[in-house]
Amino acid sequence: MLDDRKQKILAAVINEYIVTGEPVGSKTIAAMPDIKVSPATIRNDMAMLEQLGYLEQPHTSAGRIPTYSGYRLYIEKLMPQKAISEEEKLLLDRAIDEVEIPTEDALIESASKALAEITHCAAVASNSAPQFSIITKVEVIPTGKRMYVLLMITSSGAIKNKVCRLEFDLSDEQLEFFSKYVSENLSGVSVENLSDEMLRKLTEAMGTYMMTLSPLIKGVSDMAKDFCESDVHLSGEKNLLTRTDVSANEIVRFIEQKNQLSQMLDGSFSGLQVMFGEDGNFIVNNSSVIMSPIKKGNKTAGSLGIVGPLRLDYAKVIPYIEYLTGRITDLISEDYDEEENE
Amino acid sequence: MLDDRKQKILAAVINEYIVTGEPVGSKTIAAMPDIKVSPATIRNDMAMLEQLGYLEQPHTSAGRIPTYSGYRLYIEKLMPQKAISEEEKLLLDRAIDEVEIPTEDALIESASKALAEITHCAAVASNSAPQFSIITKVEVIPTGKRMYVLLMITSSGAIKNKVCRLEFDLSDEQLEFFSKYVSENLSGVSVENLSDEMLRKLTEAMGTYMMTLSPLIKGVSDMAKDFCESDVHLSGEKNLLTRTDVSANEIVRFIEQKNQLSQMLDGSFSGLQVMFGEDGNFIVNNSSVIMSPIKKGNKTAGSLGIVGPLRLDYAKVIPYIEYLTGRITDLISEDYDEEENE
DNA sequence: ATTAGCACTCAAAGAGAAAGAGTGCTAACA
DNA sequence: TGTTAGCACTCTTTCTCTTTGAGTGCTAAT
Repeated sequence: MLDDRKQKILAAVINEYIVTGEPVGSKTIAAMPDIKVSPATIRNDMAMLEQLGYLEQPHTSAGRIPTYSGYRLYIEKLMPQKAISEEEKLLLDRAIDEVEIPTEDALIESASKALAEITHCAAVASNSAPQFSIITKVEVIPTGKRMYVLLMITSSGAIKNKVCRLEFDLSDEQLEFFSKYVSENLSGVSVENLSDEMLRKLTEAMGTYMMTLSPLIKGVSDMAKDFCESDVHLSGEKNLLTRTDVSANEIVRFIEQKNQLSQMLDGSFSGLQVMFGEDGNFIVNNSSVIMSPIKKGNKTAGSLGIVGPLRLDYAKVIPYIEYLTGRITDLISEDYDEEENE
Repeated sequence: MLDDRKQKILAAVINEYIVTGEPVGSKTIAAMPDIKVSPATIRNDMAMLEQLGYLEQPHTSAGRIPTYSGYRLYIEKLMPQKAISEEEKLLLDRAIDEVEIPTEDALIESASKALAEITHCAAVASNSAPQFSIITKVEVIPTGKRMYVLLMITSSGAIKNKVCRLEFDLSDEQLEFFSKYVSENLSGVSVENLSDEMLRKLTEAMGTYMMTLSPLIKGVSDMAKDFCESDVHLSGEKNLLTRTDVSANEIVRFIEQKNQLSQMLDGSFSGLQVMFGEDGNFIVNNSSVIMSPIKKGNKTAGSLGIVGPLRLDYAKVIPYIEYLTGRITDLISEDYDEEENE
């Protein structure tokens, strides 16, 4: 459909536009060393590319800029292969390797910081896998008059705590009863499966202690719910603010709605995905979101990516993301296999 | 020094400027109902006020805007008394009363959110009082192969946890030894006083377990240090971004350096304080920071305030801050007295 | 001491005019 | 038939020049 030369011209226009941010004219393209035709020819081709919807003109006497379809084609087929340089690789590797205790969360977080830094964009990290979070421990620790701290730890190494205030102080036996009962009944349960049903049973089982202990049970339930909320985490937002082509208000709106991203990601997506901020979705106008999944076994355990301007150096940035998600996937899959084999 | 009429005129100029953001001319002032003199007279007075450094002109043919000294005088003497309306009071009270477990941190946080909302500014909350944080509990909880969670709870109800990975699994007796030893020796110690000295003694006391347990001791030390870092917490930053008179870049710079605020606050300040973003300090240009201390007994336990534009409705906002810090001070002082009397 | 009157200043807004980049079309060329 | 040179045309950007209007400071009268 698009002959070789037209593809080359389209790629050249987008490459140039990504660098300069200015509409690209036929002369500029003709001046490139590997383009052997005259500006007039390029003008003809550009007119064609515009008709096909890959380019557009801001106004009659300006050069061309890419449309969304233009970017899409560019990303899928046309963009140059850019390898990650040694220094960059070092930087990314360090982010992964310096994590002291390589839990899933810690890895994703560290990687996302590095990603924000190296790309000068905002990085998105999301944990969308409560199905892997199995309760391994629930503890109650008295800390003062009628005050108790609940502690919940999951198989993926995540920890939450919650302060509860009860109506009465608990006796040692009440405390022990609760501890034992909760440990026995909740260990091994996925935080996702901690249904209201189970909690009701639990409450009933408390028997005469029920009234006294119910705030604790509510606390447990709250923590489990908290774990289930796949949290989207942004870092390097400031990088977005320094761009003149995206408005600060839009960014704030986006940050506030960032959790919507997890919905867009929850639908099982199996590879790297690029979304644009078109009217109609909630992504910042004039910007793009690139996300790539992190796998654990054969399920999606989270995702990592960036939010950047539309005119982003995709050819450079996409390899970073693929590299990082790849390494994290490998690391946590090892752990996973290990666990499976125990 | 400033006669009555000049004070009235200065106040009128600042009031007007706060509302409109435009330089204020003599005509505008003369049109006000309680000003009985002609524009020419006002012009004379304004020239005088300019000479005294309270007002300035952006350019010859413009009206006057307040200088920093102008604002200062306004805040200290001239601004009108604005009472908090019933609705506003309700809103602020709710923020305080809805806190389920009224720890210091929780109260300050909730109050700061309400403050950001009601003032449409960013709210600053800071906890600058490690001297009140006494370790009440340290727990070690095994969570997996060589993995342990440390838990530290302080008297002010704050909790931190830290994951540690050891070289070897601990035997039950090792675990118990550590737990007991740490509990006995650290309970009652202020996080501030947990010196390297004490930690060294602690390490030595571990005897043959030393090597194995030292990561745990390091963990304890880290958590205590963490508690000591008085953390400055911002909320409602987005409110700053919507103002056209402060630059996004400046705001980002400020947010990154927000911890410097705690230094400015640590110097015992005893009442509400207003700081301006002049060149030379790190506060955002064209903006002001208002902070008021929260007391516990007779020491400063934290502070609460806002970051807003220079042309801020001080008369409205300052009472909010005083009201909130007052209420929180009362609440935590009650607890404090209670504790003392036990 | 206050005020009316007036000349003066200066930013902001508007109106052309000129420059320049880029296009589309036509006609010539290989 | 695909490519190219040439040219008229379009439209933004930039600059200069002018006008407008708000506001001042000073002087002289009240």
